[in-house]
Amino acid sequence: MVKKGKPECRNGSRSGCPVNVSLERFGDRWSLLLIRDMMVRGYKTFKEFEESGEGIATNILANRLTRLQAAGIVRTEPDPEDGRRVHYRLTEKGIELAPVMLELLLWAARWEETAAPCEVMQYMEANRGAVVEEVKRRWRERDPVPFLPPFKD
Amino acid sequence: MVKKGKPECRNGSRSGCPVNVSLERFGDRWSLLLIRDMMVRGYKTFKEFEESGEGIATNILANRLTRLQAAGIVRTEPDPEDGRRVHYRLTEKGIELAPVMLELLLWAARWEETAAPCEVMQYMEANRGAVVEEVKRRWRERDPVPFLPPFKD
DNA sequence: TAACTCACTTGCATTATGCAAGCATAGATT
DNA sequence: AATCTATGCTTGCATAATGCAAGTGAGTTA
Repeated sequence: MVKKGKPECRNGSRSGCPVNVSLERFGDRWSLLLIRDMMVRGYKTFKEFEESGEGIATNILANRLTRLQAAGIVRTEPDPEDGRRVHYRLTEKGIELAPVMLELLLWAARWEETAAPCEVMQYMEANRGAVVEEVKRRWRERDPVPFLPPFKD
Repeated sequence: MVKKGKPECRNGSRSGCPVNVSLERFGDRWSLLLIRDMMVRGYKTFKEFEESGEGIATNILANRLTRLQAAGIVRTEPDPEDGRRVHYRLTEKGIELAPVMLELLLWAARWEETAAPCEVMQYMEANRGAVVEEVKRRWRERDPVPFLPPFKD
């Protein structure tokens, strides 16, 4: 018995710190980009994620979608109009990542060189609550209009 | 010429989307844990990060500290009392990640099983602005009292 | 029915990470 | 002064994750 036993609640995780738990769910280079695609761009299909701009490999994409489903952040529904297609959609747990996404967006827009237009960022910074609510509303009502288009760069 | 040329502003990055840029800075399993250690626990030294609880390997730790410095999120200062020690400290750019950290914390505390005490989380959820300001104040004034201790689990 | 689209899977090369050990310098102990 | 210890790393090597290209099978369209 050299190692200290880990408590049962950990379930294989490194620690019970909530920040750590968050990172174990989506602390990689791709998961949050997929969540962004679903949350603000209205992307739904494998194809759309694949062509999203950052160039994710298809094996990684499939892997991340599976993991996000397993974590209850994403779920699938069949496309009623095309049997080949699957729609990936955020769950409530997933859409509740909107504040995280917004803060990531605002931080980078302020401290890094990005393609985000200044005036849009200023509005978002000054109206955090309203922005989050609008994102959630579109998700709830399945509003097909994306909240933000991809910033062209 | 098969591939579309990438614009110069990208500088080797996958896209200019601010969410993507954020993830390129700290979108891995360790960077945000180090930022957490500095931000809310008051950790400063290599040793403290190493023993922080999640078990980071020393080569990865050294690598991440270097990357965070290169990104302007962390900087070093010598320990005046012990020449072997280096103090790692958040820059202003780094401390401005407090809202991101808070939202990560709140999300996991709400949607995952964590070691975070309910009443603390409820307070933080209801007082986001004040919490962020207090974290920043401690950083500004170099208040040595940690904002949060590691949650025991 | 032939071609095509979509959502994957597979194989293989490259890169990142994990683990143990080592090393240099500063400080403490004798 | 010599030795021992603490700290902040680096190195070597095994394993895991990722990137890339190609392939597969079911569903759709011509």
